[in-house]
Amino acid sequence: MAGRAAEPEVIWARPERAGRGPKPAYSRRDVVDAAVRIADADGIDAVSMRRVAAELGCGTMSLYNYVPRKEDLYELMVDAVSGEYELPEEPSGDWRADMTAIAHQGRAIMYRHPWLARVMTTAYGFSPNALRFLEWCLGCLAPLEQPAGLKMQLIAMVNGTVMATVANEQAIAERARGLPWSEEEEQAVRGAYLMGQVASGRYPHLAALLAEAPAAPVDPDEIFAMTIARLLESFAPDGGR
Amino acid sequence: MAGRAAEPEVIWARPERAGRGPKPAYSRRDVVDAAVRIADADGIDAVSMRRVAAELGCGTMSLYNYVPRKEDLYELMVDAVSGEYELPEEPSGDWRADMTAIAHQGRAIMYRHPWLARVMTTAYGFSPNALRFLEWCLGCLAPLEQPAGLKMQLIAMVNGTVMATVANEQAIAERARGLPWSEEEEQAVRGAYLMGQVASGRYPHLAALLAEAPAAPVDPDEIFAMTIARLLESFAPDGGR
DNA sequence: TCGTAGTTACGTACGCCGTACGTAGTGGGG
DNA sequence: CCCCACTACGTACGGCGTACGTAACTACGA
Repeated sequence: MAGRAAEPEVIWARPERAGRGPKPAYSRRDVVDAAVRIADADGIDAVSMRRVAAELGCGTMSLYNYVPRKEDLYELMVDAVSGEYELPEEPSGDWRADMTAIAHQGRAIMYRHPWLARVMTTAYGFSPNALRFLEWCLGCLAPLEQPAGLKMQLIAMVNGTVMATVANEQAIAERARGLPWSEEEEQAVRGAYLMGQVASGRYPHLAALLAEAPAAPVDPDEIFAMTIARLLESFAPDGGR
Repeated sequence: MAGRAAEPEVIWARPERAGRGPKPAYSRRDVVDAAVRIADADGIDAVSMRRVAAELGCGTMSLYNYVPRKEDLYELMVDAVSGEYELPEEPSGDWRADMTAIAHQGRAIMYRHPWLARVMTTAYGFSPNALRFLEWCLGCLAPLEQPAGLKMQLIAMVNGTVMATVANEQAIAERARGLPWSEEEEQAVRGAYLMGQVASGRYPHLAALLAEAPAAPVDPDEIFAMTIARLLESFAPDGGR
């Protein structure tokens, strides 16, 4: 018998290896790291079992000794980079500052791994590092006197906002991968279409906005910081504890 | 010559057909509707060119007379269902009410088309219906005396929040498609892992939360409404015009 | 001590996918 | 009226995830 039975299981509960037989040449972590390297370099669509195997220097099917299905590989990748959060020993006591820092860290991680925002919307669950992250956030929010459900909403909203923001910024760049023309050409052609439509006069409000916008070039970092601040404020409008 | 040159172009600027030659058997809209039907029924991953052609009753390669690339089909699908927004003639004058209604409509559309939230993160741009939507939102926000950039942020945040919320709710169900076991089994096995981890004592805050949570079963609709309300409030904290 | 069962490694093969390319037929404009 | 742009679509290529079979290897029970 070669494989395992296809019974419901979570990758986190599956032991990496049993005691018998020859020592594996690699570890599950090796496989995941290779996949992350490929995704960082060439985009998530470049992560195929054959490519990961080649990066690792082994046969394609050998990977299935470490990872039961491709989808689990995605989940392992998300968990691996979620480990990049640097969480201090103890929360500072200022939950706004702590959550703001978390949001900025998350944003930085998603910039380091441009595939993350997209994959997280599909392959996200209670992985070990997700639990570690969640536990840390709840610790930060301990001083906030609100029901537990609201704290979970707050965490979800902060995460979701970080994801949505970064995904939006990266959409064009990621979409341009594998197109038969360059990202600049894509952006130019889309911009031209937009301008043509706006010039048609059918979108007066939008036209007014575009006429006003170039006067105020915006700093994405600043907008992000403002967005997060406003979000946190909305959860404790009384300037609350 | 069969195809067109691979020059940069946007699907929206591409004419559906030129005058010469035999009448096409279908329209671009027919193709897109078929794709949407398939995605609604069997998930976005079931939308393949062969499958769409079969649904339509034509040869696979005939589709390329209507749609230059698969990715454009995605964009057309998003635009098609974006047309389901029902936008009144004129905004009501109460921008909070209008934006709240928009958010709820968007949520409803994403429930009708469970693939939408995922595809939008990749294949979203200034499509005709996106422009119509944006123009409407800007009209709603006309009474709000804030700089144009902030209004765009508001719209983006509302949309992003709707997407993130729905995507999160649908993650498990969508992921379960094509798995060798059922959604219920998947959820059970993930729940069991979570409980096991929490029971380990390594996550005291999370354990406390889970101990408290079952006492207060939550209504997703209510949470959504609250979230949107809070979000809007954060953009005009002074109860502003 | 030794057989054997449970591993690891991995080649082969199947059925999908997107789509490039070539060919045949059709019908409107010069 | 005829030419050629256009539609329709069959075939084929290179890629994908992964089921399955085989061979080599090692830890454990007898």
